[in-house]
Amino acid sequence: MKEGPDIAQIGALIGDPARANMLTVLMGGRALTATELAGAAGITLSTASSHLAKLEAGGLVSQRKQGRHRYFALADDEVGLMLEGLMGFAAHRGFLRARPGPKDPALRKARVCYNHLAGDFGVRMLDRLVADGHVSVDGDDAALTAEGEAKMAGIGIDVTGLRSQRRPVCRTCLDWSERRSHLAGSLGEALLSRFIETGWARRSEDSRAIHFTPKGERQFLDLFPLPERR
Amino acid sequence: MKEGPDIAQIGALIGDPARANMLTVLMGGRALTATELAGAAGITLSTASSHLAKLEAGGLVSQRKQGRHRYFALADDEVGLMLEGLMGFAAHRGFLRARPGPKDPALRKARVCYNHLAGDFGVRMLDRLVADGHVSVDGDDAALTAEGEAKMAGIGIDVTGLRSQRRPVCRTCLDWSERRSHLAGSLGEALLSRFIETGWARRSEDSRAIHFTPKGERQFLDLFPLPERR
DNA sequence: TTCATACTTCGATCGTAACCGAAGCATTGT
DNA sequence: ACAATGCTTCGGTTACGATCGAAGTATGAA
Repeated sequence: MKEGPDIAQIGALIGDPARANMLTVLMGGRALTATELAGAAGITLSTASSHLAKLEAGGLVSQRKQGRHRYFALADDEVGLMLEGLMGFAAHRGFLRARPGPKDPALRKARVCYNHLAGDFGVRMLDRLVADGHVSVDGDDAALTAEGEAKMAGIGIDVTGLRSQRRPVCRTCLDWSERRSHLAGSLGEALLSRFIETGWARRSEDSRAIHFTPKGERQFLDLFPLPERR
Repeated sequence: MKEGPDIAQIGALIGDPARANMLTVLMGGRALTATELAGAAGITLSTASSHLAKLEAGGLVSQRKQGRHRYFALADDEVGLMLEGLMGFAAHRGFLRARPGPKDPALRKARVCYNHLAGDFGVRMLDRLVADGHVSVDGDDAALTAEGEAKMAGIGIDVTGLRSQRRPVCRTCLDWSERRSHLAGSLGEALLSRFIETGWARRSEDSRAIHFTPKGERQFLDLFPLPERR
C-alpha cells in the first residue's frame, strides 16, 4: 500500500518504555550486560532478555560475548545519531522525564553521545574546528582538512589509522540540549577517548555526564578556545 | 530513574502501523481529512479519529476546521524533519515496505518533504546554492547571503516577507534517499511553492513525488546547474 | 566433578490498546 | 425544517505483547 521506508517498526522498537530506557542508558556509550540493563530499566532479567533479542533483531543493538557475560551496545554510530535526533525532538517538545535533576546542568555542559563528546563542550569544539579551518562541514557530512590533520597529530591522534576503517571519520550529530551540531564519527570518538586517556576528563559512573578536571578543562579550552559570543 | 528526554512516548506514537501510515501520507505536505487518512491507513473512520486525537495530543499533527471538514496536517517543520530523519535511518537499514514499486525512481528524483523539495533535485539545489555562495551552511543551521537574497528576488520570492515570520528561513534536512542535506525552512517551502505556481512542476495526486514538466526541468536546471561530478 | 553465575527459553497471566459498529453532534445544502 | 455529510464518542470484543517465575543451557570457578 505504501511507498517509502517503514518507520513503524523502528517506532515500535523505541516505543516501549523498557526498551527506551535501555537505549537511553546505552547512549552512554558503555557496553553493558543484560543484568545491568535489566536493573536500569526496572524489569526482570527474563523480560530484559526478551527485549534485547528484539532490539538485536531490529539492528539497534549488538552483543559481544565475553566469558560468561554478554555485553550489549548500540549497533553503530547511525543508531546513536538517530536516537540523539529523537531526543532532541522530544526535549524540544517537552517530552521530558520526571524531573530535570541536579545532574542536568552537568549533562548540558559535557556528556557522552554514544561514543563522542556532546553538550556545550562538544558543540564549541566543533565550532572552533570549523572556525579555524580544521574541519569543513557540508550538510551532515564533514571532512578533516590538511591543517586539521596536523592539529589532530599534535593532540596524539593517528588520522591515517582512522581513515583505514570503514566508518566515516567525521560526521555531525545534532545535540539535543544545544540544538546545534557537534562532531561524531571515528574522529569524534578518538577525541573523546584521548581526553579520557590523558586524564583531562572522566565518564560518570551512573549517567552520561563527562566530568572535566580543572586542569583538563583549562587544557581543553586552550586547544579549543571559546569563540567570541555572537 | 532516568535523565534526559523521553523518547518512548514519541516512539509509541509512531510505532503503530496505522499512525505511521498516516504520518507518511502527511509527509506529502497536503492537509487531508480524517476520511482520507482513514482510507490511506486502511482503517475505519472511527479508528482513524481515535488515532488522530492521539497524534494531536502528542503534538505531531494539528487540525484546522473548514466547513464540515477537518483538515489534518503535520504540526510544523520540526515534525517533518524528525520523520524524514527516521525514514532515512529506516531506509538505510532495510526497513522498507513491501516492494520498491515503479514510483520509486520518481520519488528519488524529486519529492515533497512535508513542504519543501527533497530527492535528487532538492539535494542538488542546495549544493548549487552553497557552491555559489548564496546559502551558507553551519551544521544544521543555514543562512541566506546577500547574493542569495538577490537571486531569490529574481526567482520571485520576497525574502523580507519570510524573515518576518517566526519560523527559520533556512534549515537543512537530511534526505532519506540521497543521505545528504537539502533545503528546508520557509525558504525551502517558498521555493517549492514557486516551482508549482509557475507551472514548472506539479505534485502527484497519490504519492509524494514531484513531477517536473520538460520545460520546467530545463528552467530549473538553468537556475541550478548540476555541479560537475565529484 | 561440582557448584555458581549469566543468560535464554518456555509457559502462563494480565493489561492495554487497536479495532469496529452504532449512536450522537455539528455543519452544510435543499 | 429536513436530509445528507463529516467526524467524534461510546461500548464491547479481541488480540497482541509485556511481564514474571521456573526450568534449561552455557561458561567459568573451585
